[in-house]
Amino acid sequence: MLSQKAKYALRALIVLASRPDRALSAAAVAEAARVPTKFLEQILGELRVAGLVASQRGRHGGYRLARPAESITFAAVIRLVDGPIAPLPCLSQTAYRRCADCADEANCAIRRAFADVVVASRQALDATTIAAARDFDPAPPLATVPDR
Amino acid sequence: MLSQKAKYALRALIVLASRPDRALSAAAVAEAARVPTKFLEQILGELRVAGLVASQRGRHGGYRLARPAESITFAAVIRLVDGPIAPLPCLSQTAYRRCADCADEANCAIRRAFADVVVASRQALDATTIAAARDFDPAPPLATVPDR
DNA sequence: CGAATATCCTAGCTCGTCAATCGGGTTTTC
DNA sequence: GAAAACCCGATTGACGAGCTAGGATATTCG
Repeated sequence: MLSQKAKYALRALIVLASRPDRALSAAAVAEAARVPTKFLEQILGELRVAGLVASQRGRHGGYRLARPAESITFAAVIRLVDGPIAPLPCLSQTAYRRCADCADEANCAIRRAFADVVVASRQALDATTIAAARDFDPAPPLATVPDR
Repeated sequence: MLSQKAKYALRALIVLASRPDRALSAAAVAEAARVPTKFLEQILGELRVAGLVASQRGRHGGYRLARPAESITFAAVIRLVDGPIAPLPCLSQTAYRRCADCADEANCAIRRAFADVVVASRQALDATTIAAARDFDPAPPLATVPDR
């Protein structure tokens, strides 16, 4: 299951990608992306540390994408927020761990079945960018936020 | 993430599939599949209710597959134990639910990206059966259980 | 300057789920 | 009638998910 938090992160990034020209406050993003404001603040903090968004403090501050929307993949966002994409630790590219109770990894039928799953998942999530998502689902134009 | 319980269920079924001729006690399966015995009892109970295994009570009782191992897919087992395979409720075949906070399902970019993921996952897990898994990973021959 | 508006940071809270374990009850066989 | 097995409900402890609270800090504007 994709976590709620990951959905929020993706939606927030899509909102930011729809207004690359200016910084949006957490409150504005929260409204447009339908995310609890305080929770979103936390999430944007993580995205900032990871280098996906840049922030400007103080009055008229806010967040904007730190990189082109074309370069931010769903896979990257989900890994950041939810951790590895693989359904088994022994199939993770970015955080491989042996399954604790696995007798023989090479001959594990479960691992084998999920190897196909994870390849397809990664393929789909690497191929989808925030830019593509923004273009597919044009978010409402932030009518409530004055242009100052 | 595939739950521990689902792994246990799959391993247990593979063990049972390797001895279709006789009933195996929960304790014997537990040892061969490396699953805590009492926990396995619970799992086997669920598999029985679902019609995947049959049980025989009393002395010399035990469990055996209720259907040919070729007809039991990973997808069926995982759905039974972990619930829907889809990473979003709005993409589940067997338990569709609208995402609570989804504004417009048809135009949801997240849903769109995961549609590909779920199709591939289902395809892989429907294609893998307990029989195939048993043949791929020949479990140890239950040396510790006397043949009576 | 100082008030307003923002981000930043840490802590904590409430649920629900996961992964078991416990303690018995019931059935069947020898 | 005792042993070996399944059957069943309750409980437990750890953990993470999904928030909320409360302030500290930075920036801008009048």
